[in-house]
Amino acid sequence: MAELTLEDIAKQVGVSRSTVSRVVNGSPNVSPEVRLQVEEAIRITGFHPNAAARSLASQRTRVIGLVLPRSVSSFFTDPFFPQLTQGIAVGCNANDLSLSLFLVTNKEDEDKIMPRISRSGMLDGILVQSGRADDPLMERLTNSRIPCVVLGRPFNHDCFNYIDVDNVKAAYSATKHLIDLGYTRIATITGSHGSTVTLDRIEGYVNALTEAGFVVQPSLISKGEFSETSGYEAMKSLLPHKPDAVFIASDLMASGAIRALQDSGLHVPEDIALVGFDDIPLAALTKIRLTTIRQPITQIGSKGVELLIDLIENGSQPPRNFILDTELIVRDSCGAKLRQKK
Amino acid sequence: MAELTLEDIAKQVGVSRSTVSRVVNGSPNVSPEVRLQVEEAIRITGFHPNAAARSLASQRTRVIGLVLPRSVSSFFTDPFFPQLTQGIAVGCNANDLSLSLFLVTNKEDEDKIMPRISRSGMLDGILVQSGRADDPLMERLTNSRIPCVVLGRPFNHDCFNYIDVDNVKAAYSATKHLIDLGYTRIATITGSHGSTVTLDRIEGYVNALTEAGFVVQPSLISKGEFSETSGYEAMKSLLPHKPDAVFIASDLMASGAIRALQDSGLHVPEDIALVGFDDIPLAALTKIRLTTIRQPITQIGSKGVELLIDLIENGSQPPRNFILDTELIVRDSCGAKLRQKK
DNA sequence: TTACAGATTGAGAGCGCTCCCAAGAATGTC
DNA sequence: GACATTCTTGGGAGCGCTCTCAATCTGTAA
Repeated sequence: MAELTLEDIAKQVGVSRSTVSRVVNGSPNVSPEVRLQVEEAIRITGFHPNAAARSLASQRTRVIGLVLPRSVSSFFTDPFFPQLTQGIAVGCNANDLSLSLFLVTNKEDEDKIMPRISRSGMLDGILVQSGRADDPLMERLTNSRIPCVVLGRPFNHDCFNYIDVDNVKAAYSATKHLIDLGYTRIATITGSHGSTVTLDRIEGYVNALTEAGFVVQPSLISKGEFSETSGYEAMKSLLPHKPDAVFIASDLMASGAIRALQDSGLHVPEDIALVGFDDIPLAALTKIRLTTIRQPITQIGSKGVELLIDLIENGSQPPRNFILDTELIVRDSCGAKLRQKK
Repeated sequence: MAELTLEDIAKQVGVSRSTVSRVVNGSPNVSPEVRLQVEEAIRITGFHPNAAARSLASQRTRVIGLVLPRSVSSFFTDPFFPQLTQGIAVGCNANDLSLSLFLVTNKEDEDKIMPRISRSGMLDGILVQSGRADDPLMERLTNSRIPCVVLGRPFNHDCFNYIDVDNVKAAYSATKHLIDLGYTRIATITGSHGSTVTLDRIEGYVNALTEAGFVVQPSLISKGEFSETSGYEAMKSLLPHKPDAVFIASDLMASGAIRALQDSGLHVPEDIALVGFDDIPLAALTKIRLTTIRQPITQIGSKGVELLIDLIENGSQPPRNFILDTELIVRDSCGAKLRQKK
């Protein structure tokens, strides 16, 4: 069968195309009887308006894009992204939006995908995961006039609408927690170089140490890149400097760090205490349950969708941002329980 | 500035809309000089054809959907799905397709999403992750005429185009491996009830045992549901029956099982040997490196895209399927190395 | 010179919808 | 009863593209 059109339904009921369109779009200006008849016809035939025609006429597609830049390489290793995606999907479903996924894996992808994203009226708006500060994608995206919400604080943050958590504060409270427990050689394993997330978390770490009167030692700052393996390596490189506690910028890296410590015959938290970041499901399941900073990952996604919808409907001046709360989840890896007993 | 149209470019170069359209679509019937001029104008203006108008006129959207049914609840816990998604995304990028993601989280979602998927001409085709056998979504999808490729063998497999691995053979080889190593009380932890994946893997397990002359003991078959926690529980419930080896239907469940064994003071592989399934990155990183069946996850995705494109272009009769190869990756958890030494 | 094939181009008719405008029906007001 | 007001409805003009068909323009052979 050929696809049904508004016109077909109209003919069937004996009204005009316009009236059927009104019913479909929930316009109030239709008499109750006619509305009922039309609705019945739509139900029986299973008619559904053609999306392309709708978009063309209304200049709205009801599709938003989620862009994960090249610099976000850990989409399929770090549970953070699937969870974020899930949050976004839920937000889309709730608002009758479709979600287009743009996973940029290399330069060619970027060149191919960009025009599809920015022009061409195929998307009403986009959500971008903020990656590295110097990611050229961000600039290309700003240049295109499409409404855009950044997930995570972008570098030039006053030009963008974004959703983020207060990474400085979160990292501060993680580090402060370790200080309060009496550790004195507190190291950190950072996220990948050049992202605001990483910068902010380092800042929070430094703030807490400074405030407590500690000297920040570069040898106790080890660079990871959000992967399990990088956590392993970073921990290994930290060991010669004898830290007694480590704040680690992601739970995935923390699990790598734990592995490194096990390989070296060290115990958590007796020999070295750890605090992670994210509170991924794994964090509560490792043998040594991870003390960590819980991010409202799903909420970041749904809040992002919400803001984007508002932008699409009401314009985006001036740029807005929402900073969501984090929470310190105390489990075993920080040694809090151990120390209490003493 | 208002969005540019074909007509604008045409006017600028002094040709007709049709000619510009020909250039944009790479039609051969354009004189080289004109083509060059038009291309130049397009380049300078940054013109990009409107997707909605294109879809409307051509009845093609160059968008495919990825549907993850409600019964696939582990999208954001099991790395399998992100990796699959990645494979699909790469396939899409390579073929200039956009990917729409439909994460069905509950019944209302399904009702809202279905019409958007099946009619409305917003998708050229869909990829569906096969979930439970009785998933009503599958039927609804078949009824809609949209080209469709199932990832994983669907229940009524002769009605569908699908991509799968030979789960029976893979599970057979995993179990056989344990048998060959001399284990005699080989248990299994299955995937979630009612999926073909689970059924097939059980079948392979049973086949191997039967072939070796073992009696299949129901008490040695424990039901999981692909989550870490379910692996933990399943392993715990298996312990009273004293298995000496376990074939586990996913690596994620295997990591739960390892945790259960650690909690019980048992050692892998000395006390109990394990073989997992999937070969997720984690498998090589656990303290006891996991012997497992490697699935070509990314390839399943890209092959799915390939088949779907073919279906869209050339119709889908008769249904086709591709069965990809798996590979047994021998690491430490099966005790092979231990046994060699003896 | 005429004819004809082949290449190149343009015009026109949609694709199925939205949205504006005006016509007509129904209701209210004095 | 005449007029204004509101509600309901239909028609038409696009949205920006594709695709068919016919027109024009070459070049070549008769």
